[in-house]
Amino acid sequence: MADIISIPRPVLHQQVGNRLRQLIVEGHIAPGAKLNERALCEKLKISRTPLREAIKMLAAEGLVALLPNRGAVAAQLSAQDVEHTFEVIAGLEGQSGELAAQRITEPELAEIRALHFEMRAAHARSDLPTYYRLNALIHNHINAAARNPVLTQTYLTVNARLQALRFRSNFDTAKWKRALKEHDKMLTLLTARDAAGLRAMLITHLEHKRDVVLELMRKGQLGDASGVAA
Amino acid sequence: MADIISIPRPVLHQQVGNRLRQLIVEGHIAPGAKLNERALCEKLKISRTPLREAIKMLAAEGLVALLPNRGAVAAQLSAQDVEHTFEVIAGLEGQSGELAAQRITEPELAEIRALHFEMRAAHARSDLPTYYRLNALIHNHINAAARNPVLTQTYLTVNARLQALRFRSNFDTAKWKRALKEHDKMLTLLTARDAAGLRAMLITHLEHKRDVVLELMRKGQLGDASGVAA
DNA sequence: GCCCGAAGTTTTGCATACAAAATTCAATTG
DNA sequence: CAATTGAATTTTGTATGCAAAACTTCGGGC
Repeated sequence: MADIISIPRPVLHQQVGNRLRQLIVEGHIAPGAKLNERALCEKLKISRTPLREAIKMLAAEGLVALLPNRGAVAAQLSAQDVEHTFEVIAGLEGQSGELAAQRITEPELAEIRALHFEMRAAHARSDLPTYYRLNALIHNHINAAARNPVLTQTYLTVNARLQALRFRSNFDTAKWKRALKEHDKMLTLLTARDAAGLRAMLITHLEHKRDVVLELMRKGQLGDASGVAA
Repeated sequence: MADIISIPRPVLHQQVGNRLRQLIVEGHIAPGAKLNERALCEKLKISRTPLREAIKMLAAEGLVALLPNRGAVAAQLSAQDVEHTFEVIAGLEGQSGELAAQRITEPELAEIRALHFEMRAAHARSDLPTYYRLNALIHNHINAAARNPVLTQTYLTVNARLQALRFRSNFDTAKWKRALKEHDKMLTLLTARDAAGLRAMLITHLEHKRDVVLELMRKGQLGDASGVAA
């Protein structure tokens, strides 16, 4: 009988998939950029077989687009794609919040509260990278509190497409403050276990985030410096 | 310049992926069944490379599970998995309905109404396969009316996992009637463009469907004869 | 000068070959 | 007879080879 407990070193195509996903999400492979198999093979020191298998996985996740007989490119979202994707994410996060308000435990809530104040600190210092990181962590913690792995997985997959959108420019100050206020409200609603309220707040929050992203897209401010606010 | 208009014959790994997806969703490959590469290669008359690429895509879709160094098996959902998946589907369909009520056109609504009465006819004849087919078509049409390709894609991917659950047994008559009544109500709400109402109705509908599926699972009535009601 | 086209190169898609891990199965031992 | 172990077999994972499609480059014709 095989040892179920054993910790199998992840196979190559998995490792390659994770690495490629990271490269795309972090913007080291720009949206629309071609994935040249030979070049990536040399870079990752592997043969084409596991690379191609990894690319197929990312294609199923919507992170890369396959062009028949012409290889693969990192997905590039049009303004409409961004609107559609945010619409879905808003639904998923709204549901997360609704369920989290019903299912969250006190320790989980305490951790989110702690992260919230860390995030406020980062904001006070205008430390954008830390702010982004904590922001994403808070959203992920809310999602986790919903206690639905399928929801979490779906959320992460769809959200990864948006994370590939990264910005050179800083936040508009007024909008940053608005996002902070929304997070304050979210914490209040979560503490009060107000499921419907948190759902509505998260959807509004995501709509505002969408508007920020679309505005930056229009201005051509897309880049690869730091994360997109959540 | 390459002809963008050209209709490229789908490449092999795509065809194989579609075929495999069909085999799993239609139950010809049972949940939990091992995907033997050699056997599938012979069956599909291809080499292992495109087969393995297709399997990796289905894994990313959640239709198969990869066991490191031990190949792949068709996904098998536990009762909890089914609950989690229905919870997500309910959210996605609820959102579909909400958006569809806001965005549907008269011709689209007319087509759904037509399908609805065809489905009632199938019910009157106790023609279960036709009923299932029309039921799924109606849900897909509502989804399409939401005019969000990302939502549609997400819905189809998650829903495929549930479609692999197929039942030998017929419906409980009372529950079948209840589902019909719910569909009547859905049509009324859609006609009235009652977004919130349709959302709530779809979620209830999905909860009932979930209960039916869970009950059949408990009874061990899972099989491969016909579709699961939507 | 610009467009078109053909030869050469590159890149992708698929098949096959080889290596490593897992499974099978039979012989052996307690 | 059950359990175990280890060799044989099967199966998976990775690398490489080959053919077809796409891209590039360069030359000729209008």
